[in-house]
Amino acid sequence: MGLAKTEMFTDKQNEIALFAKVFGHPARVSILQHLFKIDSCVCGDLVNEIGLAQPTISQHLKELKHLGLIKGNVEGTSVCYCINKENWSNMKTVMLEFLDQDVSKIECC
Amino acid sequence: MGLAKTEMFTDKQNEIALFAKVFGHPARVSILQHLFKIDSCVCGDLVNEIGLAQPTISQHLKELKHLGLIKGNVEGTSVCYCINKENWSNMKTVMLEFLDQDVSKIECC
DNA sequence: AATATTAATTGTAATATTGCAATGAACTAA
DNA sequence: TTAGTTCATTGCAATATTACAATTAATATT
Repeated sequence: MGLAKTEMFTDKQNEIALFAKVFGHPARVSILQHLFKIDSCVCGDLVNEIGLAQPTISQHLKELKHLGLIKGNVEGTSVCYCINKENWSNMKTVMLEFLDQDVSKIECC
Repeated sequence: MGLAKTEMFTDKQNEIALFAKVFGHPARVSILQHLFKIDSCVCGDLVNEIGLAQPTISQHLKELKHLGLIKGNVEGTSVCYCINKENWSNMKTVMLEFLDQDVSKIECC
């Protein structure tokens, strides 16, 4: 298949999985870390910084933008990307709720 | 391709991506949530709870176990699964460091 | 021993992901 | 207008993922 049966899961579970999936590639992790460090930067900078081909970076940026985690502003011939603060915070809330489940009570078999 | 060029990224970036990737499917999110709620349970319980076929659940469990996030104890003919507390905490530390990047300073373009 | 139960493994089909060359679109500069 | 710059899109090949039927392995029960 290669196709997740999303209809069997809650909206929240699917949302968590979608966010996690986009973080599931080191290039996208790297892009996001760079945007946090540099505040905002142009697509070409990321191509130089990361070393993947331009279409590849462009595709990863598209996925991040599609989930709303970054914004892209056209500035002449270049496009300036940056973190979407509000959506990042919302994503963080969702992911923390999942990651922060209480481990202390667990009594394993 | 379909193959991430992991050699271009730091160990930390690859580690974050690997953890995120395993959370990138709602079935695995669901399995983990259930284990947190129920404390520990047998593979067959997860098959009933989630509704995917047994080999499919078994495969997802294998991935979670491979990353060390769960443990499986054989008990007769059944296998009892539970969260690996220590490894879960370590994973949480890694993921929080990534998710908790400071949004307040960002001045977008 | 023979049968039943439970879960892992194997094999396979369908779909998704990754990466890049080639191209196209939009703007800039000469 | 022409040429250059920057990024998105398209098309394709290689690999990965998801799901399950069929089977196997291991233990339990009769």
